[in-house]
Amino acid sequence: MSSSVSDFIRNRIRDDIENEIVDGSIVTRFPPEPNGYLHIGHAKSICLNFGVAEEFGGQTYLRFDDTNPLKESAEFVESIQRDVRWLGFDWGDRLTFASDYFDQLYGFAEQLIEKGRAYVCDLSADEIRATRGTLTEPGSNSPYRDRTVTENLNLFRRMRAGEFDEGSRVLRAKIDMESPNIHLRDPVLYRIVHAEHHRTGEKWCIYPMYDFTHCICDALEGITHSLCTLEFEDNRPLYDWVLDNVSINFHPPQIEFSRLGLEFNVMSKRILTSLISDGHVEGWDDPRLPTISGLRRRGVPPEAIRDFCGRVGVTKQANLIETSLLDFCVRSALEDTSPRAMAVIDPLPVTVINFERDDVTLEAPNHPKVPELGTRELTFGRNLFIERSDFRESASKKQRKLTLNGLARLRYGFIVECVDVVTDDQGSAIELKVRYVPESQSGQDTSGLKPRSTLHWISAANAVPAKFRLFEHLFNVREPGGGDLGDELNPTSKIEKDGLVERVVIDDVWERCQFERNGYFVKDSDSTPAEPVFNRIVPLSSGVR
RNA sequence: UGGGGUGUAGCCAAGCGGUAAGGCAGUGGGUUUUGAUCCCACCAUGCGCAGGUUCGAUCCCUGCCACCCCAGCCA
Repeated sequence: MSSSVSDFIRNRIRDDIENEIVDGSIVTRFPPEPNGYLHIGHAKSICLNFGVAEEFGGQTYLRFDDTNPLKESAEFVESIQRDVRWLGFDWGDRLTFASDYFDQLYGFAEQLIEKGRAYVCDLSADEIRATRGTLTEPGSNSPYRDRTVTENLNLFRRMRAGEFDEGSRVLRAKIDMESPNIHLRDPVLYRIVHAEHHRTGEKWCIYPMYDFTHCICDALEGITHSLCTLEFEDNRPLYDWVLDNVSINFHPPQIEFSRLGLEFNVMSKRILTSLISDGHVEGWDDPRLPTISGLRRRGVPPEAIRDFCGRVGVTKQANLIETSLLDFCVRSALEDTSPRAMAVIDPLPVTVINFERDDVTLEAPNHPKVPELGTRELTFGRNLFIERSDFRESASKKQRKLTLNGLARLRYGFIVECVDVVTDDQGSAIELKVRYVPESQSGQDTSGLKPRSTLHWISAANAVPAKFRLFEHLFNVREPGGGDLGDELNPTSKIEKDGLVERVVIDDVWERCQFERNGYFVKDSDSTPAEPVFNRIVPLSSGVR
């Protein structure tokens, strides 16, 4: 039952089980607000909550924290469920909504009023702010703080009945306006919002605040470990206060961990939303975004994200993870599972002058180490293409290029010698004339030649035109969001190139594959059989070509 | 400045009184018809700084310093 992973939260849970603080069956929850799409930061929390429950034989709720009808929608509820499922987690029948508990929550609020622990306050939002004090100065009591229980109950019921305008009154906890913890300075518990809620419709016009709702929902669901991010540390005394002052005989501990930082990326919902609305990216699923839907469209497999979340660990330290770690996880998830093929991006025509036919078939393995992935046929012929960047009229020995009068192996094909280069007016190569070495066929090479470079290539007869989208970091600063977004964006974050790909890649159902020497690719959702479009998921390591 | 947190290598992260795990990145080498993969080796006399306690401190004590979070009727 114990896991190989260890962090302060898992250690705490292990202790709680051993000391019978929980009875051996733990319960966690992933509680997103349905006001946007999930990103890789949420994945960290999902992997933690679901992972910990799996490891210790417990269960996890997917609970939507839908207490603010102004920002939330069914669209987000849908997308979040799809993303959690895609990541590989199952909440079974434990799908809940904070709005499921609105009646009970209301009851607990009346309880607080009856105990003299909450009051209806007529101050405006501005007045509340003004009397809250500052970081260094205490706040002052609301003139409505000492209303009688009867008056409070009456006013609160009328708030619920819709008798008052938005902003005219709120329900506040009566705690301590001089507390050094600002969250304890008579926090608002309920506010009036005359808006339709995506699940409860027009039933309510008062909505509970996060601090009142979250702890009660946790308690009602029997959450044994309420895990959240660091910025809620100051809210914990309020979490505890509410549960201590309401009649619930279950009190989950809130445990905080640091949120994920990923260099060259933003997780802020506000910034993500503006990137989309300002047209800097094409939507929530833009492959450059760290959203789950963006990563999915990019071609990143869910196992890679889970692996990544496991490797970054869980602590209370602020962190900014290097993208090389994510890239590593993506490659290692893809390495053994992805069939290989050849794609020539930015093709340079090559004519094999000592070869007349156009239809010779060669066989190539789909993976150098995994024979179960099968083989495929390559066509060799007089008319071929290699990648423009693989040719240089002259190059040093270190550069693995085909040079004029030089040799190169065409992978799984023949060795060729470049005998002539046709150039345009500017002097750049537009065609290569090569001579192939007949006895150098891959697998039965008796030529004795050892060219230092092996090139990927494609024959005209086997080539299908395709578009290739190559991505770089969306931002050119490690920690964006500090200044003007426009200045921080990388202008070349998305580059689309034309090229050629083996027909088998179009015909077959290979979901993702490695284009040898180019990286791992996936068909984009824009792709059609007539106009194939590939996203580069990640380049191969070392990269410099 | 009040309160709450955090400081171990370039980035993460174990260790919590007995002499610094691991991963990523990097470097060197081996294998290789992908400059890929794989394999091997190297990579902190040092744990924010300064004192103190102790036979012994990254771990305990004191004092500093740095960084993050909090003043929504958002979550």
